[in-house]
Amino acid sequence: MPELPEVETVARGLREHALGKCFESVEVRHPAVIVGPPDAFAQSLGGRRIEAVERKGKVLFVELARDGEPPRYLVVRLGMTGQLTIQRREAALEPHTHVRIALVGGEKELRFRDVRRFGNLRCLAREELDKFLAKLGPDAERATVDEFLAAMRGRRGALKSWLMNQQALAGLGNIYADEALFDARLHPLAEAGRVSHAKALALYRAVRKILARAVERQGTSFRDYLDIEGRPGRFRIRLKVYQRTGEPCRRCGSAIRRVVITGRSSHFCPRCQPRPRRTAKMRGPRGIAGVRRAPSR
DNA sequence: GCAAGCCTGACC
DNA sequence: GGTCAGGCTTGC
Repeated sequence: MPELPEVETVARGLREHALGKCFESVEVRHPAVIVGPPDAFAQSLGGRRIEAVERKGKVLFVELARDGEPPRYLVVRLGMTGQLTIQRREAALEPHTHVRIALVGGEKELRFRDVRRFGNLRCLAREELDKFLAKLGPDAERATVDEFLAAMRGRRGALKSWLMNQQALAGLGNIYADEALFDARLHPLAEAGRVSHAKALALYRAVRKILARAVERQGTSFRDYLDIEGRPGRFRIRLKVYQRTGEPCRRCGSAIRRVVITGRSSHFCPRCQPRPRRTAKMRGPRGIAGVRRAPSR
């Protein structure tokens, strides 16, 4: 499950290994992973040089130049099992390798592999890219306190759902959302727009801290992670709550609990993250966010 | 059957 | 407008 730190790690690897290189030919082996016409995708990438590699939230984008033409952008979303690697062209083709892009003047190629196919690739002009990125909230790693607090203001759902909503704040997935809430000692069901200023601040700091640490560790928190050279990560991130249901809290020893919020499992420590007096659950006739009432009737 | 991220459509 | 259920996909 690549989240911001994993995408950042891939971006850095790509920068290190492919900046300045040119794309030669593009082979789309599974058209479904391309957003838009695959032919146009392949044609607009061929012969372009990698000028820059950037990221916003979990979205990776590569600026591509071709003489006398405006730049175009290869936009990559890894989804949940997506992998972007640079390998020798003759290296054995792993199953679920959907796109191969040969690099000029070498025996290497860029490969996109994705078992679940939740990820995708697209090629956009600058203005299309800007529109695409504008749909995302501020990047979770770069957001200022003010941006963060502003994004939280007035939000009615559970804190957990808010953290995972890419339009509110871009970059967090289930793992780091749970970890940040634990660090800030906030209950996942607390209502986003109603937490105190002090707690919102604590959450901001927790998000920044968790992400910085994970980036430092090269984001190797997820199962399907491979670095740009196709090697599994060398580090493990020590998770405090994620998928530790029933195990003792590393801070207080209480058993970690699991609850489903908006269809996503949330892990938290019932002692360290006490449920606030007013929770999002109390709103509305139907309750909220995955806290389903027993079927009526 | 579950997990994930993200899109669509429904709802208020 | 925001919020949420459902569906997609496939290996465990």
